[in-house]
Amino acid sequence: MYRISELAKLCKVNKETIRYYEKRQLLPLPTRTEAGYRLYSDADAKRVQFIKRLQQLGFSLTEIHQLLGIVDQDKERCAHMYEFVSRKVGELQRQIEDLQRVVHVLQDLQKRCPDEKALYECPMIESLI
Amino acid sequence: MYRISELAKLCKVNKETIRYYEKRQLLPLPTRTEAGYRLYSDADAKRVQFIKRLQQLGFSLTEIHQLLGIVDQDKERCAHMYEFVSRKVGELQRQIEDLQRVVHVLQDLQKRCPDEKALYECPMIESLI
DNA sequence: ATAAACCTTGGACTATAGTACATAGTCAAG
DNA sequence: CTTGACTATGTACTATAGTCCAAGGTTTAT
Repeated sequence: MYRISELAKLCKVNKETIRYYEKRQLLPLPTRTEAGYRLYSDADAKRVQFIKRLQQLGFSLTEIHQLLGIVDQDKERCAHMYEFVSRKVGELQRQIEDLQRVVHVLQDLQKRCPDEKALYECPMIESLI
Repeated sequence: MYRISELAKLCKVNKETIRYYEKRQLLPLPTRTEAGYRLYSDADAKRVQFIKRLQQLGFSLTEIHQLLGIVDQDKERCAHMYEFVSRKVGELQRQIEDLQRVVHVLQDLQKRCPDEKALYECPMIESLI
């Protein structure tokens, strides 16, 4: 079992972040020592890492809470899962297409960079709006 | 020429947002009437739309300011453009790959949704961390 | 000429996701 | 038995990107 600072170090987050996740119900209420110190397990460490990874991937904490319904085998959250996942997949596919277009525009821009004049003539606005 | 509310309506943003963009130097200082009312042109409208589009695509206002250096033919901002664009292209390519992986994981999840047991067994954590 | 609808500024407030701080209690080492 | 390192709680503060409001000036229509 870990105390809050150990867990924080293990997961490379701030210990306040751990408490914040607890308040946001992303982490279950931890067991406590007699003095009231929080105690965490490897499962908690894995969970925090999962949360951080999902965040990197662009999920909000609210969305992560929804997805954790699966890990927690929570009927309530799982009931709306299909709907949630379908919506998110659609969003992501649109986002991927957008980002691919941006990459092309930026690569064009990058080629023009050595020459100031070419750069000023970059049709960036037209190609993005 | 448009007054602030007209520009806001045209661009589907709040008029406070226009003033906020001015403060952030995303919009040039507008000409004013004798009474001090801001006056905008079609070029300003296009610029606001460009900003909103870049935002949708995941650029921060700071990044948008950098990119607008091209539109403004600003030597200062253009001098660091190649570096900026290269970094951003790299980031976006990594992000696209990540998002593609997330789509696959979510599509697997989506297939499992009709069956509660299958859902609970979804190896989401393992496939994302 | 006066009300409605507009504009100005500055400052306060919102959400998200933390981060910091003050105050107080706990615990191990010297 | 006290100092240092830890923990607890609650509140305030940070950044980003706005959004709203109050107090006052301007323009437009009746």
